[in-house]
Amino acid sequence: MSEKVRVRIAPSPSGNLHIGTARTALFNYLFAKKTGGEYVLRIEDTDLERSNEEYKQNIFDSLKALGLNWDEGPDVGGNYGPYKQSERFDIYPKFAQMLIDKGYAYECFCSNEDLDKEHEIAASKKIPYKYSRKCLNLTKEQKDELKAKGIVPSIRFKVEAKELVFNDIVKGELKFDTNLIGDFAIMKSNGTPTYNFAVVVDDMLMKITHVIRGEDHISNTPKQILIYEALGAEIPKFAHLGMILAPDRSKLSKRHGATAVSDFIKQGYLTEALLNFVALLGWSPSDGVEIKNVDEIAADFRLDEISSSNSIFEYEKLNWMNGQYIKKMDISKLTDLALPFLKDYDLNKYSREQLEKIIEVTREPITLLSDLVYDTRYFFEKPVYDEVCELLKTNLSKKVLDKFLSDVDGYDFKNEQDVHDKLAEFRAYFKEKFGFKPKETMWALRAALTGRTKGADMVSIILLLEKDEVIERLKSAKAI
RNA sequence: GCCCCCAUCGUCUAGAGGCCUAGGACAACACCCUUUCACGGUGUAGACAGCGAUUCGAAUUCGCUUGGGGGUACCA
Repeated sequence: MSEKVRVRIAPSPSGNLHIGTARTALFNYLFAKKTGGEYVLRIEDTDLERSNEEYKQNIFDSLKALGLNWDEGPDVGGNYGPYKQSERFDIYPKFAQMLIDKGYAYECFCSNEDLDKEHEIAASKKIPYKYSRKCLNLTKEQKDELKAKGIVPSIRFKVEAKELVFNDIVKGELKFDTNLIGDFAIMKSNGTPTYNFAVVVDDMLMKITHVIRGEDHISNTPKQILIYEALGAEIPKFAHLGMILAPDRSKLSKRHGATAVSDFIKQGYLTEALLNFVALLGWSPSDGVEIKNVDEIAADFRLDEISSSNSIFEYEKLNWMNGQYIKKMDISKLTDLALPFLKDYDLNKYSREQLEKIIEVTREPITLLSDLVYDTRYFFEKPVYDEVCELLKTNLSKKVLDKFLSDVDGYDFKNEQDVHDKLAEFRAYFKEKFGFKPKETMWALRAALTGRTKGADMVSIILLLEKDEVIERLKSAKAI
């Protein structure tokens, strides 16, 4: 048990990186970090039909964006490659043949139609389906005859009846009656391995010590253990994680909105927040502090403390957390992330420094980077007065705008403190003379300058807009 | 149908027989702060699925029921 921990994340490139897969990757990563182990990425593309290059790239990009970088994998290499199953197709038949030679597996010549029929019969009799073993005792002559006819066999694992028990790190002791499992295929007739076989061969060859994955794989585990035993390989430790469910408690799928990490990023979620949030689904910090970066989580992480139940993916807390990260993030880094969302605006109107300032003063109330599109609009475009029309028509507003217009020459637009103080005097003046509440005075000004009743603080807006623009907007507002 | 997993506030969770009149976070509500919205602060409301058993004592152990999830492929 002193051997080095080796874990893997093994996605199938038949879709973009799912948020659930990202969580599984995270837990593998955290466990590797915590134990000083190695974390490998293996692409499971044995199903050529469903796999494609675009999805593979999305998986790479998403994992990298999350910062879950792998020690070994298809692109970085390693001592146990190749790390794409489609490049390992010459490996599996050898082990399958070995299993046949040792009597653990046999060739099966049944056609899909034969198999479908067996399923139908079982269904009509209402008994659980199990392969009939029709091909188990074929003689050499019979097999040769079938092969001469051009029928290429698949290879099935011969399942012996016994009670199989293993200890799952998160679920505890799990028991199975292998008598309920039929002889399952390990090699398809097209020469490629089935999932259960490829996983075991690869995990064995790649010296994986801990298999951390979703609990949808629990029922595969006894089959895989049987293969390990037949291969004479050491059986890794297993840890099965609860699933992430949608709010309606069904499997999280496209109809619930975003499911891929790349979708969340497009919506304006920060990868740090995503990772932090997803870590809290099943794991909880020992000190109760929930906002933590990956390194802090890794230091505190324990696989055997993971909750064994499913959890529901609700947006409220993710949104809150995303907002927290946005508020705390380094402003330059945040600006880099925010600018792509604002690409439809004329960003050249402002210097980089001013752009950072715009982000800085509008970041406070937002939960998503995409919220910035609306919240910063008045910095880039003339205000639209539809919403504040009534407000601007009031007597109060007229007075406020008139006075500000006549005062504005006295404002020092290069001096934040000066604008701040003058604005305070401005409010005081209206309060004393007309009894306007400070916030009413500011509403009028805000409405005129931005077309809104809420937004960034007025000092920053005035400074950023600069004198000419302020005067122009005041005049158009007065004309309403 | 059969096999397996799971079950604490609406949600994420703390809790490993007495520390629990069940703690925290998000969301909700109220108040405070304030140049708006917010942020922040302070409070309020809110849960051990049900039934049995073990025990002096159970959210914590066991059984059953119910509910939810997963699997049942030459898909991964």
